Amino acid sequence: MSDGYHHGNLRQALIDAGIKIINESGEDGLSLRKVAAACGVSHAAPYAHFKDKEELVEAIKASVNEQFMEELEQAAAGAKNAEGALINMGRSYVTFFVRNPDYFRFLFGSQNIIAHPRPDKRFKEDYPPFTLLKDTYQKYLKEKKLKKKKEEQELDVIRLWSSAHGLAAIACMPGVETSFDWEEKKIWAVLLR
Amino acid sequence: MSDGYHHGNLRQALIDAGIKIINESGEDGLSLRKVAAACGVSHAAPYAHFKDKEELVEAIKASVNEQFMEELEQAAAGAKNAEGALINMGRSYVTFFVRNPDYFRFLFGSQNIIAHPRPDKRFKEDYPPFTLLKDTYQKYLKEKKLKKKKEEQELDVIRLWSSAHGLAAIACMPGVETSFDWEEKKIWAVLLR
DNA sequence: CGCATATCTTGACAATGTAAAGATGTGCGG
DNA sequence: CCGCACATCTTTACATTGTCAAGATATGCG
Repeated sequence: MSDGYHHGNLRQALIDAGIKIINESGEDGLSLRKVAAACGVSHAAPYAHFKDKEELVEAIKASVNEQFMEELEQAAAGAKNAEGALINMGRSYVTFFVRNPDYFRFLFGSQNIIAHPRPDKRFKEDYPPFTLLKDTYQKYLKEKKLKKKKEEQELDVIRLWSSAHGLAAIACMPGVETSFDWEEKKIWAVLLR
Repeated sequence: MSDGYHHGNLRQALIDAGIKIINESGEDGLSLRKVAAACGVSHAAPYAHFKDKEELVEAIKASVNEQFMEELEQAAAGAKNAEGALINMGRSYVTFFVRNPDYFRFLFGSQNIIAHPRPDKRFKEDYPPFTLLKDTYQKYLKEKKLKKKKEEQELDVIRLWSSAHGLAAIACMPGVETSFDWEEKKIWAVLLR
């Protein structure tokens, strides 16, 4: 059932091929026709599974986001307490994108930034990594027996997020890796304060 | 000399038209042919001034970067001391991109991030806003009579930059503006700690 | 078995980037 | 003033790409 006219699981194959192409030549190298060709299928075949090129791109983003989310969860799980989880997550946030800078631009570079769950939902309410951060932060507060106002809590979370995200952004910029290498200790030092 | 076959100053006109288009429809709406049409000129005319579409895009980026840099300089100049300059710059960094989110994606979203001075040069050595930040930070150290190791200084600068940049990135994400509005007080609170 | 449907192919079209060849104006040396 | 080199612009052409429509092919269900 997987040969000849019908592919078997073309949808996933297209997503995988898309990821491969992005890893090799960045998002610019990504075209519907190339993805189709990489799956040995005609140029219009993707339209049986995706309404748009955009819909394919969003599916690829979702896949990359899952991979990203897994690393974050693993980082959080590998800590002894909530504070350690926060630190680990921050480090993972940066190292994940340092390892594949194209992913950073792919996920955060275009218009509709994160379409993982639903594009119509707000980023801060619906983006799983952000939810994980908020939950971990809450555990951290309990752990340290800290009482803070809602507003202050939100600022804290934004602070954590933006420092990790900003650091990842800088680390992903071309021509940065040589003059400042992002080994773990330095990342840790920047994030921690 | 400005009518008929020769345009007068087509190069600048193309850049301006490009900026206008980006403001209206984002970078996706930007095509060489549209830019040319907006200047009332044939679709191949730009090739007399730019080798590539990319070269035009880089010129547009340079122009936007100049605008950005001006605002940062103004923000720094409007402070009484270096510490105030740092705070003002951080606030301006965010508000500039909050005012035009398309610029953020345009400047930092694509592959060759910042080609303002020369793409072959390193970001941290050659990007004017970064230089301004480093200088202001040095003044701040003198002002406060602080002595720090080179390494620690570099970390501080990265910290300042990445927190502002990360905050701008989050603020520019679609669907964020409603649930958390980036009025000056909040930006200030996030950046300052 | 036969049919509705999902899946895929083929062919076409418009938009785009780009190159080549030629037209047109500008300015400079004579 | 003339003519010529050069910059600028147009026209034409072509490859790539996203998208659509029409048709072919397989799959599963009654």
